[in-house]
Amino acid sequence: MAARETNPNFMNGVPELLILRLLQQEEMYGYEIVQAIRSRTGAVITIGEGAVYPVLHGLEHDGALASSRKTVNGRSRIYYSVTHAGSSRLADLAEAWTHLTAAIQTILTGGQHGEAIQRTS
Amino acid sequence: MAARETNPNFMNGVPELLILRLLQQEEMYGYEIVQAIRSRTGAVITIGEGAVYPVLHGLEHDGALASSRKTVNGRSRIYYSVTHAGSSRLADLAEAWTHLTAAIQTILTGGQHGEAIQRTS
DNA sequence: ATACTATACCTCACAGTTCGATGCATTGCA
DNA sequence: TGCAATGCATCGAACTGTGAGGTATAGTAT
Repeated sequence: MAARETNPNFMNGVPELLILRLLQQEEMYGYEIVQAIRSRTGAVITIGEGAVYPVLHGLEHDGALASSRKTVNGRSRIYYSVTHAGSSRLADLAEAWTHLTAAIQTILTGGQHGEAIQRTS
Repeated sequence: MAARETNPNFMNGVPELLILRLLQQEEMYGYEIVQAIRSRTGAVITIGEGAVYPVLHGLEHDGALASSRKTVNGRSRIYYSVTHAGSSRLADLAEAWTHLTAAIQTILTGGQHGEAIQRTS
């Protein structure tokens, strides 16, 4: 936890951020989340199951998510939903993400000259 | 290099991106870069020397940076500047970064409902 | 029936990164 | 002479995601 003292290691929590946000919009299960992230980002971002499940478990352990096992068509699925604590966590992560991207943007745009970055190819 | 096949591990190249951009604007030396990143981002981002020097060396090795040793006030400094190849690399990284943040933004804003994320605290 | 694919859960070893500490050398100041 | 700041550089510890692998059920094609 504690997200390191200095930087949140930059993207430390991106998977967590995306997962929380997705679940806040709609209750989902692990396998579904993996596909949702891939399809909604046009495959730009792909978070594998090996990364999703551990996050899900950790988040539930921290009380940010609540799970309920449901059987659909004989398939057992574990649906996760965001708790009150989870919403706070999402808000914190979203805010951190905003600060981070803003900071990077500041350097990318060169502060005030506003030079555009051109492709040389 | 090759930037992995799937995701560029998300931020894989943020330090590289920032350093290249900084050097493209102005010739700098390692120690100066560390402080520049910290100050220009309002301490939101801090990339330690342990991360900066390896990037500098790797980039130079790849021909993206050129170095020149200069002595100022008896202090020996190694100034780095971006080469043509380095500019291409910067453009690529900047583009990847743009795609990545756009993708994340898509999920954060919930696609089309445009729900805002509110702090619950 | 049997095979194969998709669904659905989960875990682990490996690779790649960054952090923080540390070491060395020189300059300026008290 | 002692101490702080500057400046370069490297190393080990810790963290994270990838990719592969494992289990099991349902549906579809052969």
